[in-house]
Amino acid sequence: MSLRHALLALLDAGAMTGYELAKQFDVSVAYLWHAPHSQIYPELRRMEADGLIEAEALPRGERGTKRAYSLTVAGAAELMRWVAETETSPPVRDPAYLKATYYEYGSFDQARRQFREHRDHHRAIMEHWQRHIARLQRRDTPLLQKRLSLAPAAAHEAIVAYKVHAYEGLVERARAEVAWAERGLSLIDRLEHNSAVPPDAPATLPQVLTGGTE
Amino acid sequence: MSLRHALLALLDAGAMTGYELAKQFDVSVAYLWHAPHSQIYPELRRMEADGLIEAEALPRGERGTKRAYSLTVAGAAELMRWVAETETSPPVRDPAYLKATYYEYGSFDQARRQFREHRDHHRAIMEHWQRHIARLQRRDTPLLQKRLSLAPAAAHEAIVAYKVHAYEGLVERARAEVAWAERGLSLIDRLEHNSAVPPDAPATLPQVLTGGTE
DNA sequence: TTACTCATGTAAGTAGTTACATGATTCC
DNA sequence: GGAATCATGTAACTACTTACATGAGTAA
Repeated sequence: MSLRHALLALLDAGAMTGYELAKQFDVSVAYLWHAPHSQIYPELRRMEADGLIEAEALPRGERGTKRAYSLTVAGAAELMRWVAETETSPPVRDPAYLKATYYEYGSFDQARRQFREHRDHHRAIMEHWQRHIARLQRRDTPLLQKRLSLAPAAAHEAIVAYKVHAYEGLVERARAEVAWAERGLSLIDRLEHNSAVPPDAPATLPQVLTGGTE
Repeated sequence: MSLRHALLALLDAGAMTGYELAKQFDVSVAYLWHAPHSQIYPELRRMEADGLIEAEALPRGERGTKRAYSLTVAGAAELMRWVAETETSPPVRDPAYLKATYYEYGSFDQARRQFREHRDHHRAIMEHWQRHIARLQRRDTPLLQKRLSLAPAAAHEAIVAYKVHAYEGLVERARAEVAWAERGLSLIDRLEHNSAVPPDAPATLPQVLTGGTE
């Protein structure tokens, strides 16, 4: 249930509406924890019901109201409890690697296309994270500044360092994915070179299709 | 919906019962795609309803029956369609990295404990994968042997190479996780050295807890 | 006879996805 | 007047988790 804790952490930087929280998920937390607004609004209601946050109704325009949420003491305690608790790794479930295990049912060209997309995707998010790290080190994201302004000066180094360390880990991970995809592309070149199979034909077919029945 | 495709791929190696499929998830596919039997049985029923697999009722003991599933032509086609289709990366959702971003709400000791567990976990699964790679290279897992016996000799190299490549990628990934955790441990040593905060006290508290209101 | 493995499920709940829906405000 | 953005939801669905449940066969 990390969505809940991501929201608690965001709210410690200051009261926010559901909309603003959803925005933060798109900019700062994005690529680290994804959540659409359709998941955020009901979760905020549940958290309010559980006493972890409280809402203040603010006017918007002439008629409308918006609800700004802030942490309660119970919410702050829950945040600290979560941070202290050791995280058990979720079970592995990786669609790209699973599929890569069965590329023999596809052609060289198809496998190549997938490795290229994998490489490009991870390159792109790696650059995103690197830019984020640079901003964190310059301490110039709005959220980080708010957080630092509320924390004792003695804690500033740790606050920044933990975030930089996490994003650096993600960059390393993305780098590993890019390298994996590139090794995959070389592998295909090698296999293709040793093979009489044309580049657009599968290496093998599922058993039921080889009987020549129909 | 990769569970479905993992099952299709397993069934191409030969007809299996739900129980045997669940076992395969625990040995060969495990640590690559996790699925409990409570998810497998109903999925098999749905796949049968969709015409991707068909069941043969076999006697077991005096009274009971078991159902051995095998691929239909439609199932084989679906397997090939899935392999050809490019996989879009699932949105990032990593509880360990998310939490690592907020370690300032915990003590040095707590952060250290988490990095140690992270390192130990990934070391363990790395060794598991490495053993699996060795078995694949020796071509001595039952599933691989069955698969090779059904495929043309020209495809054998690719079948083994794709699997080895996928598991090698997972090993590299685990290695990156271990390195990340170890850098995390050094970071904590460094922060602790520069800090007056005792090792069992949080670096900072959520805002609502600092007012002195209790 | 006890324990283990084989074998197959259900049921209740949580988390996340995708799509639909509505209306206000602000800027051009 | 129209488009973008602010703002807040619901509804239906799929995927996955955790726990409960049952019974048969087999080897010590």
